[in-house]
Amino acid sequence: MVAHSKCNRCMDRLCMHKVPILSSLDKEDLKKIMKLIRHHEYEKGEMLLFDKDAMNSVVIINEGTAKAYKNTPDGREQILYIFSEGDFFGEQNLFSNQAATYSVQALQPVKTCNLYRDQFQELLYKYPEIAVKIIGELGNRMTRLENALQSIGVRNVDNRIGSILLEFAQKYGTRDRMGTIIHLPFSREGVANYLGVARETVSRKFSQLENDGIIQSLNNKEILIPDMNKIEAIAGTN
Amino acid sequence: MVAHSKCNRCMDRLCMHKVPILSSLDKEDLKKIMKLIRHHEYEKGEMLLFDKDAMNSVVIINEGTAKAYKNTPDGREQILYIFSEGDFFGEQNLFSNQAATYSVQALQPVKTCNLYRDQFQELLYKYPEIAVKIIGELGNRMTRLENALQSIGVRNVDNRIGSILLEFAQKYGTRDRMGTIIHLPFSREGVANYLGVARETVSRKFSQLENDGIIQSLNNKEILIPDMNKIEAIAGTN
DNA sequence: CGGACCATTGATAATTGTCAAAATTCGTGG
DNA sequence: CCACGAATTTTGACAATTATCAATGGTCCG
Repeated sequence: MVAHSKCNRCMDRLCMHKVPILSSLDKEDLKKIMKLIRHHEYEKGEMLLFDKDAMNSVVIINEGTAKAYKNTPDGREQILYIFSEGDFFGEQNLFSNQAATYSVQALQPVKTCNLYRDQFQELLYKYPEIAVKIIGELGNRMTRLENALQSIGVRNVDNRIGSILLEFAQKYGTRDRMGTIIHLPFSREGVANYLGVARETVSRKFSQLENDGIIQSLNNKEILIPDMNKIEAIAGTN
Repeated sequence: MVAHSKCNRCMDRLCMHKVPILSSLDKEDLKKIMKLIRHHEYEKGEMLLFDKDAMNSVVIINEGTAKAYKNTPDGREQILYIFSEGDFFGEQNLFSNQAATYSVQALQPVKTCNLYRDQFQELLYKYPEIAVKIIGELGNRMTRLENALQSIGVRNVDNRIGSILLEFAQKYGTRDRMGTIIHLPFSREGVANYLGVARETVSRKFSQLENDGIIQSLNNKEILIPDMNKIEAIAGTN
């Protein structure tokens, strides 16, 4: 295998073509930028970022998933995002020297592409399209946060459980003739920390849903949903 | 008063100089853009935007405050943002045709400056600095949302009350030799909808804090805080 | 001064958190 | 491929917190 062909393979398999925000670059520039990118790999459970640490790069997830979370005053962790292929973080620190506002930990083996802040900034000034795409992506993420805030503000936990099942079905669900199978990105404790409730409460709610025949627990990380309409009914009008 | 001088006065008093995202424009361009801007006024209680409505402009708040909120399945409203002078909304819809994701209602008399989507887009391509500023501003707003999500995920309502008091002290507080006076942007019901708890719970918690000598209610919308450190202690480690 | 609106307080019910024990699942190594 | 131990999850009982409903008390404004 020649070095050059390996390099092309890189370009296809690494960040470039996976990351929407870079997809407007032409081949020439892609090559230039490729040289600036540093790669990192993390094992499951490893930390990609600690809350309050200084940051100097924008990190793009190339493979795997990671959770972003904050530690709450009462000692839990509140999960904010689940990053997967093509997502990025560190952009908040692009134009200020503020420290990280959350921690990021790998949920699976993760590969990242990192770009130093200064270099990324240059990119933005050179390609307004990239900035425009980032604005669009940040908009999506904000909408997600706004929904989460609405959802977590709902006092009825049943609604919240319904919402999270809908969300996960969209992101991690596969269709089957039995129904929809959700591959949960994390354990029950993760679900609890995403919802902002106690682990045991999640267990109880899931058990109840299983008794009612609305979901079926295949194993700790897979759930079968025969009829998605019933979940929507539980989630309420969203 | 001559028309021309009035116009200059406009430039000073209207959006241009109040809005950080436009402040990088030179005078020439400011003038051009001024012609594109349409102004609106709203009375207290009037709606600036309805959730799920189509949008075609970016709206910049020039005077007054407004709340952005979503209706929850259980019939409450969850407040997401309090917009004041210099804040903007509608940017999510800049590059997609998605409908509004929240409602916006005036808390006081409000004046806005509106820019049509297409025209705003052109601005972004012409001035990458504006896009960069918007990214920065969106980053700030996301950080605020992330904090809110963390805060509301905390099961201990006392912590949450503490957090909101800290936040409001920063945004709406004035120093006094008696301590800090917070001018609440809205009623108890508003506070409750911001926190995601029942109105009565807010009353009870405030009463309790007053009994403990930590706050002093001057009237329905003003609170005196003699010692901010005690509030920080209640909010917990943030 | 009066009326409408908003805030407070009380009593009770419902929900969820907490702690502890039992059951299940998962991964590893034989 | 099975078995074992560790980790995670489920379940139960109880305590704590908050929502709800209803009535009272205040405040603001014309």
